[in-house]
Amino acid sequence: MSSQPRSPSINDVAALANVSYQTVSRVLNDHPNVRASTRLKVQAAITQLGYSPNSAARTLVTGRSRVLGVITLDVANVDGLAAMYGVERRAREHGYFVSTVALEHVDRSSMRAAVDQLAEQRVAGMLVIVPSEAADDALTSLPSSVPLVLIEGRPGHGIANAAVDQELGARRATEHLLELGHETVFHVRGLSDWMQTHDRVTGWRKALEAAGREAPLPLAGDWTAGSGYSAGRMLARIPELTAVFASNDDMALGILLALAERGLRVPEDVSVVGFDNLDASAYYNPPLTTVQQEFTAVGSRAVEMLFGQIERGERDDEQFLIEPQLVVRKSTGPARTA
Amino acid sequence: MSSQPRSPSINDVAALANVSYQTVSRVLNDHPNVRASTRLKVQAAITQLGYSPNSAARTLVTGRSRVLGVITLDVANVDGLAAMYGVERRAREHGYFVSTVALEHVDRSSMRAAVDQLAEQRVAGMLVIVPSEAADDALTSLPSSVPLVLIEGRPGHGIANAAVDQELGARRATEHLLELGHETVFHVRGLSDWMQTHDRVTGWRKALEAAGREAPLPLAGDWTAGSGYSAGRMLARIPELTAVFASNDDMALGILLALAERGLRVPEDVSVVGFDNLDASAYYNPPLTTVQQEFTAVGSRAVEMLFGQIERGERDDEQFLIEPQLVVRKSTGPARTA
DNA sequence: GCTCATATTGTGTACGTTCACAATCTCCTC
DNA sequence: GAGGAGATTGTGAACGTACACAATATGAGC
Repeated sequence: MSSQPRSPSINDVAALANVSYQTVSRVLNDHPNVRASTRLKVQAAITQLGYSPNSAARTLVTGRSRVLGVITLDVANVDGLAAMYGVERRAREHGYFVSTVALEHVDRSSMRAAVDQLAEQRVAGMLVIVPSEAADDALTSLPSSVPLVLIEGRPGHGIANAAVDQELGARRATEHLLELGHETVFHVRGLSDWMQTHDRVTGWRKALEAAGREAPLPLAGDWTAGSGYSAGRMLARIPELTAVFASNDDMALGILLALAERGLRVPEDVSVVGFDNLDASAYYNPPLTTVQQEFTAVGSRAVEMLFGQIERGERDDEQFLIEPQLVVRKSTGPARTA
Repeated sequence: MSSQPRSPSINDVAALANVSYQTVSRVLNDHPNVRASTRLKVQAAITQLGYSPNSAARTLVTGRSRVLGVITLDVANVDGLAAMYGVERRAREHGYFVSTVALEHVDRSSMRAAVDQLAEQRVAGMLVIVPSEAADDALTSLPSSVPLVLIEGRPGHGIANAAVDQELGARRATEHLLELGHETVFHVRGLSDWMQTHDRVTGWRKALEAAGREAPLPLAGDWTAGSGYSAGRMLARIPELTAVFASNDDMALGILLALAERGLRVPEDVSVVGFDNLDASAYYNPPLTTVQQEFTAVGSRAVEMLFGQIERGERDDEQFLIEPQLVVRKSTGPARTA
């Protein structure tokens, strides 16, 4: 029965401390011109009452909320998750909260709905971790002028973007295999409308072309280990197969299994490279050579870029690209001599 | 220079539609007694102005925000992530948002800080996905009376809890191995202060005891594949080893690698069972027998429980336990005959 | 001690919404 | 067509805070 006895407001604190509510407000917002003794009195009252500021009231009057909106995909993709933690931590360091909307499908209307919902919350800025081209398209058609930064989005839309240089990563992976003496490198790509898929294919193709080799047709995967396994079974039938670059570690795992089942040894017969450097991939059999991405760093950086926009009060199109590193493990070795 | 021309309010809509602001409010909140024609007029005005309600103002006056707070760990643990998506989706179906706080360390003070921050936001309820005993302790000592549901927490604290029956899962995993004729089952456990670690050890031990076997000393892991690998190297030296139950799939992966390196075949020489049923574990070499947990379902259910509390206006201690399923794959087989 | 600049504190108002209640309209019944 | 019940609409508050400005206190300089 006992209904909540309304939590204390700035006025209650003021009354207890014998000052005006405005003075309390000043203490809360760290205004300089408050006598030290007054400040102490107020702080004591705050503690005694267990007062905590009402962010709704604050948002209402200032017009800005200390909340950042994040739009993401609800498929459990590592990239997004890791970036999200980076975002959350950095935002909290700035005293901001993170409100998440997880999309099931990426299309213009669901994207629009997500943006509207966040706008309704009067978020101070938005981060979009939806690495599909459709997402970027949908965003450019949005009139909203809230500060906005993409994470792993497509550059060149006039929208700020923080990302890992996927193309560079793929090129390094491919070059590593070529340097080991492999004649060519097969590729298993990810879902077709993802940025990463496109960029990694490009990097792989460019590395091959630079070495004067013709790129074979890439095999279509969908990021899952299962699709890697299917691709692996296909690849295992190709006699001249000596090297594969998979667009992520999960698919590489499936490939490893498929090759093992066909009696092909890694790396003696076939070399395999992945992408992501999952924690687990160091313990695949054999441990996987892969490309490391610092997603958490990308997330943190994106938040900083967003705060830049928030402070200046307008969007910009800053671009941030971080270099991925190749991590060499036991799944790659010299090409077998035919 | 052109500063944002303040977004339209309920008053602007009222003026345009030639009604009072209160009528607009009624349309927004689906009150029954509004003439259809009036409703249409108002909705037209809303569309024309691109009006969206100000949730801060709404929260201020009603005292409740349409936001759910989630406290989680920022280590990328699958359990938490999957549960989170379940939470987010279900919350959004109810028209609620999810605000996340990711903890770096779990102790009383960081827990308290997280709760305070969410309280400051006036969240309608909180979900805690921090499966460590320390978290539960910290929560019981909190005076706050906000609706609260734990996900994978420890029951019996008088706090509502939604979880997978870890003990049952571990028992099923162990029984499966015993039924295959293994004399005993070794265990690699997770981090020591996690609920799951404790419950899975208990389930494993009980299954062994029920079969009249003595439980060997469990090996200490930390959930990572790396720790599983270390444990696996240790286990590989034990001559009577024929079966291992790892407390999660990642550690099982490490064990598989360690065993393979020592020339032990799975399942011919040693059977291995994991826990979690990661997407990838079906493609380990060999595909892993493991325990499947429906985290997304747990998350959804937790949200429902939370809304129950929110509607009733007080906490309760409802407990929800979901049964995990054993998924048998190729990493387990009959005990080798000595 | 007086003057004035500056430091400190206080007062009025607005933010956009919902709630409680008051006012008006509509239409049925007799 | 009067009465009244119910439907529909409107009015006056209040939520808790920050901003603009007004008022007062303090202390330095003479």
